[in-house]
Amino acid sequence: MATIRDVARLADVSVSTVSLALSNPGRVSSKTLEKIRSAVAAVGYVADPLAQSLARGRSRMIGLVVGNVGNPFFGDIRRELENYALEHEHFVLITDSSGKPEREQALVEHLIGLKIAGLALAPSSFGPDYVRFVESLKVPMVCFDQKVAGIERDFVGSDNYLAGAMLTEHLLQLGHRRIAFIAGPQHMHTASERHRGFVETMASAGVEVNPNYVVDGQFTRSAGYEAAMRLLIQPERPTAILGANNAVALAALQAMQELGFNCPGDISLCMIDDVQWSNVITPRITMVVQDTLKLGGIIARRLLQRITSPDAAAEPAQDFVLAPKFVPGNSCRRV
Amino acid sequence: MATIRDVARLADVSVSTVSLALSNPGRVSSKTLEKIRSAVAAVGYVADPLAQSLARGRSRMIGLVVGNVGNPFFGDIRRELENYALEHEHFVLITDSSGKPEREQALVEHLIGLKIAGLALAPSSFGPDYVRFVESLKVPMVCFDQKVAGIERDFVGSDNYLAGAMLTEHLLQLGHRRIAFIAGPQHMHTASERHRGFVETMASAGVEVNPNYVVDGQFTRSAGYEAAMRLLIQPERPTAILGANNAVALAALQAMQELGFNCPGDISLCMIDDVQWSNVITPRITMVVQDTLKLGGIIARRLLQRITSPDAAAEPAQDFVLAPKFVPGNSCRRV
DNA sequence: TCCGGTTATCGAACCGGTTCGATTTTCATC
DNA sequence: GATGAAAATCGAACCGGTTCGATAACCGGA
Repeated sequence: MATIRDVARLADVSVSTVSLALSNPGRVSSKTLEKIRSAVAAVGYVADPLAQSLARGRSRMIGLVVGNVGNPFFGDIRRELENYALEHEHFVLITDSSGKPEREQALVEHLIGLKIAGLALAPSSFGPDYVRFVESLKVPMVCFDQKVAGIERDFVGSDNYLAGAMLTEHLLQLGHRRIAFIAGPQHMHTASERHRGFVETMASAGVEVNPNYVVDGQFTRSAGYEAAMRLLIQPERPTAILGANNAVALAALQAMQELGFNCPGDISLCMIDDVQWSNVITPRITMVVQDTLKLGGIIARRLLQRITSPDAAAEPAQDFVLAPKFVPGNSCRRV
Repeated sequence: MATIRDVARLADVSVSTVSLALSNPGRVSSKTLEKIRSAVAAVGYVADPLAQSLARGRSRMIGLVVGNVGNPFFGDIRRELENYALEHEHFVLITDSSGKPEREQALVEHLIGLKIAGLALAPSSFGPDYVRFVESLKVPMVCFDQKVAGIERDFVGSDNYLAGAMLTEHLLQLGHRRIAFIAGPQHMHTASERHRGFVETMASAGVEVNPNYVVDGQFTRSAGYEAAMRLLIQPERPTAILGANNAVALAALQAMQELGFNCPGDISLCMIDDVQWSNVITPRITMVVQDTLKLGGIIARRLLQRITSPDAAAEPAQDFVLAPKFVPGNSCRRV
């Protein structure tokens, strides 16, 4: 590996001039610039990013920390961020916390140690300790997906209240009254907002919510399955189930299939968030989806802004909330 | 941030002693070790990983390069690698090439620049240039999924011939003769092996393969859809379709649904590789799946071996090939 | 020709560690 | 108490860059 000293020797200038020429070609005479350029080419010099980061105190890497890279929701976001970062000569490091706050914290600290230029974080926790931790980070950052109260950072996400409300309204329009809701962990902002959307829409329609119809699915497949089972074995079954996320809704579909219920014949089903291959699932589930592409674009642009422009870096935190989109399927019938 | 000099000053020893004590506690008197330990605790010293990597010429990071992190196939592998690496104080950086060889190459070079300790690579290309590139890498590495001829590195993957053969045999046993095959890109080892498994099993059963029944699905959803359509509009339709991977098979299912064919009533379907939520897809697709957990475990152990043990590093490249597993569904009927 | 002000280049210190040969200390042995 | 080998510690060089104050070269104007 050729070093900057090799280049300096060959070009017959000092090391500092080479460094200057490479990072700021304008401040060097065209003659020496040429000498240096050809020397660089001759020895095939490429700056060592590690040494650069050490000296500069920051690298050109961007950390992306998510709870589950396999989730297609993160797929578009990752792609957008990667593409945009690449255009601006930055490089995305993906890390997966498996949804565990301790691991997330370790990963973030590791990334900070790597002197990343910026951080895109999908928070996996909440509470004062967690907030304190995130707030203590000095890196330019953008949070997304999960809005955490108390974290004063840019946030990009969807209107989850609206998501819950839209589907509830849809079911009401179809004549459903006995609507069940498989909820997520209430401490999560997305979960509580979706829940609120359901509850308030029901209330404003003057329909009472049967307490037995609201069960906790923890946003996971297994808990969702159990929750769905609890709904389905009730003597007075709901006529429709609204899953607060894709995992619990599909777990409910599985439970329905196993118990021999027809969807939508016996019970209607709808969900928030898409999954891969949803269009080969029978029935096609009616859902509300997030505009992940747009979310990713906003995250990318905002983060790069904060990284590259000192002005933007000084701006106060801002929320970017997108409206979700209704995608009709054939899993809900009129009653 | 406290540096090693702060620790040295407080403990009243030289910087080099601190460094030695921290990396090799045994070679320092217990008295000074104690002094240093308490000094470390007092100032909250944590070594800067960047400076360490620069000085040592290698970091404690492991690069994982895949074509699509969203693919659940990579999910287990990633998880296994991360867990195992963490146990050995290594840290996994995930990068996604989107299946593009140029990007993959850029990513790998970037990771090498970061002086990663090891590389787990799912090759996204083939051909002499590509082979030369991979062979030129001096990092401990393990390739997986796609076996590339000419690359002399450890390889971990599944027996794809067997995968194709098993499903073909299954369909033959059920009485099918007009079996169609939606193939992948033939330059990919996995694709050609699965294809070979199909062809040879048919041959040894004495069943002729109708050339119109072998179509190219490129392992992608869109190409698979088109390929399936070509199969389904033939006057003499196949009675069964074998998808060489999950994407083409599910695309075929979609095509069948859209044309009003019943599966398995009209046409049987089976596939290689699972997808998330396959058990809520109707019908449950009969498939052969890879033991991704085990694959991940082997990749992780082998890579860490090569990284940590000089003996293992010197060993010749080795192939680890696992048998896939048959998972019956209800998408294939007896004819 | 001399002067003041840019502009170009340089040297040295620094980022925060590691490494290794040299020096000092320790301790068992004679 | 002297001797020598082993153990402990140190100093300096190094990894490969950046940065900034200082010096040198250049230029137009008096």
